[in-house]
Amino acid sequence: MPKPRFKSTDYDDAMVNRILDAAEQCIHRFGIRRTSMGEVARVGGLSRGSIYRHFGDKENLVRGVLARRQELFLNDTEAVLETLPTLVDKVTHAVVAGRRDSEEGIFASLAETEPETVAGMYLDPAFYRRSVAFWPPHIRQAQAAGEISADVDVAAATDFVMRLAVSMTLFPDMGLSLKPRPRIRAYLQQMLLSGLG
Amino acid sequence: MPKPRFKSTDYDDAMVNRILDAAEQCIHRFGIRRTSMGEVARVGGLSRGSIYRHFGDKENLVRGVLARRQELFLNDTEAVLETLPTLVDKVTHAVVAGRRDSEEGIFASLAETEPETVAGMYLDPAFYRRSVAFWPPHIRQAQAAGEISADVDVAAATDFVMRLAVSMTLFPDMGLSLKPRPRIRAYLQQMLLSGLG
DNA sequence: ATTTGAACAATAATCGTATTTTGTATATTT
DNA sequence: AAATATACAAAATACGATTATTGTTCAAAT
Repeated sequence: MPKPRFKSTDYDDAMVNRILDAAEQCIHRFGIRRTSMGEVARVGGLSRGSIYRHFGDKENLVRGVLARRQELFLNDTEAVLETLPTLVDKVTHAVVAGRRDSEEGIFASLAETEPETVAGMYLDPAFYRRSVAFWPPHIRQAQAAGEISADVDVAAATDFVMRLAVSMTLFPDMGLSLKPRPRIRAYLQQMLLSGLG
Repeated sequence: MPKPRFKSTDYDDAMVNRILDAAEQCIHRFGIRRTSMGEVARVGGLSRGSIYRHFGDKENLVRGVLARRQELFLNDTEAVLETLPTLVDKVTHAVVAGRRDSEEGIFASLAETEPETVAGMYLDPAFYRRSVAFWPPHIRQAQAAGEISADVDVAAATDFVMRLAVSMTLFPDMGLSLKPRPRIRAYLQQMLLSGLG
């Protein structure tokens, strides 16, 4: 059981969690626009004042909800990655898990009520920063294991892995249809390790 | 002087062009939402009826304007690609040209007035279909020249090139900052030809 | 100490209603 | 034959009055 490695808000604070839970519940059901601070307070059984005390404003609260989801995703993913032997397997899992998350989680329900918001998030570089920080250890491990060349710069390799993962998550079909897991894996095996050479 | 290879509307028809010119001018200045068919007619010095005759409805007219821009981009790009020796040079150019186009053309001005619309386009797989059809000949040429392996499936290679190009256009920085042309080229040289192996 | 509840001005969402725009039809002009 | 001009119902949009929400403040409660 690996401990969380990616945190920004104080998830040990009970009040913070009650607020985030209530907010997420509201956003999940009504979307961001139609979620009011008063409603969050009512659902969470707490006062509006507390929310403002902990999160400052609505924008920040929403950020908090999404950040927590993302961190949860990253921690879950990280836990699985540690059980996988190769970089190819790891990226494959990241793509499959990323798609699942975007198809059924809070992002999916948000995409129905406020697609512009979700589209904006997916195109915002900031959305991927956390995930970028995630890969370097795995790159180094793959280099140590001889799976990939030790000559390639870790930052460059990270960038490349991120581009493939993000691209395959956002666009399951870019000419080739990369839906079933085995196909994703085979594709990554080729492109990640040898490119077109 | 290579002739256009990607056309859908009849660009030889003078009326069609007048309509598209007027519509593009309006969209460029006011955005899609605030462009009315009446305004397009006035700017183009023609009747509303003609527009409906040729394009059916507003949605289709907008599609026509964007499609023409995209085809122009593809034809211009194709013309340059034919002068470039290697696949790496070609993809490098596609990325640089793609960024320029998205930063200063109609897309840039649209992004200011209606960012949601532009975001939606960038995330719509249909937006990339035309460009996908664009690469296979270049892939085969690179294979014939021995630049890339003849063993890799053309469709798979196309998909890979598209993913890299789209990703690098949408996200100039994914951990690594890939802004100056030489950096883009060096990165592509590595990833496109050898991956991380 | 933190949470609550209530008051408050400033901002934003909502809701009818007036106005514009769309999309279609048709008679007239070029 | 295609473009225009006009007319029209249906749909979308803009406007202004009303209501709800936001973000701050502060005294009272836990």
